[in-house]
Amino acid sequence: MTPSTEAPKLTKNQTLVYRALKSAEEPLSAYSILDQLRDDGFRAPLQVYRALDKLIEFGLIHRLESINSFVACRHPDCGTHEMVAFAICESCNRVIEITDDAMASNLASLARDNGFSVSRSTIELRGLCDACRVH
Amino acid sequence: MTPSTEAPKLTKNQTLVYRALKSAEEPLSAYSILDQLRDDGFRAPLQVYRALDKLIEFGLIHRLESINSFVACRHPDCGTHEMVAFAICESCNRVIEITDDAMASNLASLARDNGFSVSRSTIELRGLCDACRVH
DNA sequence: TCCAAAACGTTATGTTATTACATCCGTTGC
DNA sequence: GCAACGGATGTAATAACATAACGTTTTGGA
Repeated sequence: MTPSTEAPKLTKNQTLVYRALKSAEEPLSAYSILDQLRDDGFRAPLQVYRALDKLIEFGLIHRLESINSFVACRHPDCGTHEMVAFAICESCNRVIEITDDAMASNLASLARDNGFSVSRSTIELRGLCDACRVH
Repeated sequence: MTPSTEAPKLTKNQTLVYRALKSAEEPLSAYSILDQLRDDGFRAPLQVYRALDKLIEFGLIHRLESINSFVACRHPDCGTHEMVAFAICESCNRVIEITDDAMASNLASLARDNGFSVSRSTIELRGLCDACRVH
């Protein structure tokens, strides 16, 4: 589950999916990736989902549960953090990745106080990025 | 969007859906609610989804994005808090609702520092509740 | 070279959610 | 009372998201 520290060698399908996500401004759904990759020989959802699973395992992309979409990780040392929060702009759809170890440990100990030990977290904030808020 | 402070009068369908969620030990998916309510005359997903939408609007239930399911709110003063975190036990599936105003303002200001203003949040923690961790 | 594991292709199916449209029912104003 | 309106409902169809099952191909050691 923990992302490997080694840069893994990607297969052809993984490379295509990863490239699509990296060059996108916004999170993409699995099916929109599929559509983009028709010309590259993709024909079935499973081809996308299998690649996505591996890329997540490698720590190269994230899944955004609240919008059923995926983003390439922009955070250089993402794998070294316990928790990542995502701020998703409701106007431009761009995503900001936020890590903060203090916040992570606060949240974990808050959970502990409530009789719970956290192994994995989904933190997705909706609102407006500054660029969109001005307009 | 903000839950009303008045106790709204529920319609028949809303009452049935709410009752199903309140008496459940675990979060329920829309389709499992539908199955439970066949005998009460429910025949289509929309009957459930419409009731769920209203109940969420009233602040009586929550949607858990990471598992596409719904829970009745157990938190007496839920509507008075900005942010609610959910701890979902991966063993027994029970959910603990956690509110902490300090945490909420920390997270909001952390987002602010990253050029984002939060209007709505999804915080879902996975792990084990104490009862399950012992066993 | 040979084997095993991983990746791949394809079909079918399962699960979650919404669109569109017709009807019903309670409230308000006359 | 009753017409008009808005909210709630019933139903069918379909869109959107995700996985199961199965067989074949590729890849990377022993």
